Amino acid sequence: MTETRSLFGDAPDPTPAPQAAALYVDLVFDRPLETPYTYAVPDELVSEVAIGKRILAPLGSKPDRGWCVAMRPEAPSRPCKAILRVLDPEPLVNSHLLELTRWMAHYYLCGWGQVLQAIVPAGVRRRAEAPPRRASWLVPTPIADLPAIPPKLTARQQEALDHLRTIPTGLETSQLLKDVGCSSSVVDALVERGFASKTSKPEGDLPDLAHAVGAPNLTPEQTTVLNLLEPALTGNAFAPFLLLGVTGSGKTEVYMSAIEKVVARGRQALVLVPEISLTPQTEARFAARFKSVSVLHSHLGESERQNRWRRVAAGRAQVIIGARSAVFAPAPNLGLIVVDEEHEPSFKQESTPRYHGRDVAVMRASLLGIPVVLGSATPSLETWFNASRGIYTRLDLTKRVENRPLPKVEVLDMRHPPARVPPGRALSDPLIAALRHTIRNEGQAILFLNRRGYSPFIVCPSCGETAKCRFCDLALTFHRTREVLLCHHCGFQTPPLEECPSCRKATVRYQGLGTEKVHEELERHLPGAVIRRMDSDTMSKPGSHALTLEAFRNRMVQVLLGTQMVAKGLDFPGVTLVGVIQADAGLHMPDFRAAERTFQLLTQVAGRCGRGDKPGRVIVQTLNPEHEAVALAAHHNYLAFTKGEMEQREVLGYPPYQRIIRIIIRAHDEKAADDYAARFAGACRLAHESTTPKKPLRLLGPAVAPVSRLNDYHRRHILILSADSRHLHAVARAALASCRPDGGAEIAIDVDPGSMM
DNA sequence: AGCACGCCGACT
DNA sequence: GTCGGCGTGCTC
Repeated sequence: MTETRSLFGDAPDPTPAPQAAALYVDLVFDRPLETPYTYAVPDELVSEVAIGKRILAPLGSKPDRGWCVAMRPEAPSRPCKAILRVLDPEPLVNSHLLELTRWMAHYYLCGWGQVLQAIVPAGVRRRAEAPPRRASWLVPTPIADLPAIPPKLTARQQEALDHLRTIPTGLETSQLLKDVGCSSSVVDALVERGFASKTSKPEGDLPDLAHAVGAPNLTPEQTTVLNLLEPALTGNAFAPFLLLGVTGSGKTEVYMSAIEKVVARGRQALVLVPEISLTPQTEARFAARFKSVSVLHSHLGESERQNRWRRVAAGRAQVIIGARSAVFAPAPNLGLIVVDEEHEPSFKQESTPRYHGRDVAVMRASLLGIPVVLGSATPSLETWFNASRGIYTRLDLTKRVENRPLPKVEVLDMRHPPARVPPGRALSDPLIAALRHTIRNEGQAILFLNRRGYSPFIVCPSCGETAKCRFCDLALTFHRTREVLLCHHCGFQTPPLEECPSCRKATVRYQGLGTEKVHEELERHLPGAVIRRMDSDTMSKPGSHALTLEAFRNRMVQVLLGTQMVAKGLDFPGVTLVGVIQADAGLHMPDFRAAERTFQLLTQVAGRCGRGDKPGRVIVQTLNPEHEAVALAAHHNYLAFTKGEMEQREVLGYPPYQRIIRIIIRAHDEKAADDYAARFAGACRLAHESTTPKKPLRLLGPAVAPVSRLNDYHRRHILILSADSRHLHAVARAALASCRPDGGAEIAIDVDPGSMM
């Protein structure tokens, strides 16, 4: 019998040694299938099969890879085929991740195999089928162990040896060759003469870096919060927390101190952050405090991702940091999960499986029986709802560290003087004055405008026509540096218009503001100042975020202008001014969360200010100064905003009081989309009405989706809402089973949608 | 998701 | 008489 060496360290072995009669396996495939399929295991494969491995099996006309999710001795009642081959020498997922993905498939209404396929990185899947690659490793012989009269060396050999001796633990041979710039014959000579010895290690298996930095002094509030967390950190039970901490209150310090507690017990901690590349500082802070930190970037290469995944699976990372998908990191002995900025929309995946990273994190903690901390200055209403009902324990940090004040926020009403500006201008006189003042006093400013490009509307004043994408029902944005009109959804581009395409008059106007245009205006008003723009146009190359942020940190840049990217998580002590160009830009989106998002964004961007010794000032330009999302953000009043918003949600029957499942139907042919949408809505109604006893449910639509055309598809959607989540799921599941797409139509089911677009 | 099976129009 | 259109339904 082959030994099934577990990838999962000291976790309970997910593959109980197959007894003599493990003759049948249940497989799930990367297809939208409802149930696992059962196969017979031929005698010669009995010793190889294990739960969590992938297995090649006949499915329909040709073989396909399936995930083994169960093994049992008794034959199924229906006849079954036999598996062909066991693909993985070791399981890729342990029993806990199987349980988590099973829940996801059920909750998010997709195939179990599809979830597994999505959570195990492609590089890991591919290379798992081959034995793990090993790299040649070179260790210098300690000088004491060398013979009294060592053999003579050539100049090149000496050079290589000197370099090697700077790292007594050794390094990958290929790395040494690169560092010194010599050929392998030089190294071979060193080995031959006993100056070094060759071994092998798993590729990319770098030695741990030793760090030891003491914890800084905690504020009294931080200490209180940690004391409240303590029993959960040292216990063995599921314990969800909401850490409500104002911007600059030191939430990261709380996370790190909590993590130290679980690491001291020999367990790992998982930290989810919205977008790791935007916060290189977070990574650096954790790396300075813990011995082994593994960061899972979205832009890691396949082989590096595979290395880190294996390292994590082997239990060799104390702290794992990453974005949404890191929630599936295969840590064998997790002791804590942290979700930082839990309100961030980027935790929701917008493709199948459409999971929410925060919700999966809570479920994972629940399955493991460990604590989970959701942190934010502006928690989502869903999380607030759970906290206010006592499902989550609320922890508060109400003060900034070192008793720094929250920045004073000035709301400028752009409808009236002195802030009013002529059409086409972005910066009001008071904001320009504040920028000049800031620069004169050697401060730094962050300016926020959530729109990239030069101008987002191209309008013909004669006929009222606006320039739209050929494939989407969306306005094109003019990009001046690239000299194109661009669709921000599908990437369609077309040269700028000289005349109106519909009435042929040469009067087209470029209206509205984007970061590109504001940049131009800033340069006019602030001659001599160094201004950097940070949006997805200027930050396309990997590493460009880090470079720009580094320049800003070093005070080489005075004004940082950008989209969402500058609003979140940045911690620069030199920033004394934050300007919001158009606070209401997102307020009129066709989305019930528009106000919540605006409030969060304003609060977060304001929080970038006054994090150093000097107090900060925030200027918010708006056409809606009285709107609660604007006015209450200006007062840093989360509780008041949330109270009002919750009341509205309850009245309107929206989340968090009711859950939503959104069904998006698309087809190239408009009639096909309409027909299937109508049929599906009918199937939902039937499933709902045939339920006894009657349960509450609202069915809205089918309707044309807010973005009616996207990527050359016509789009329709259906919303079903209910406070009874189980009924909601049951209706959607039944409708899906009875009404499969046809005639070129496609369906996507979005449970707990993040956006209605 | 694939892919085969199946039932109606224009070709050698 | 066949080749092929894509609607419908199944895959252990």
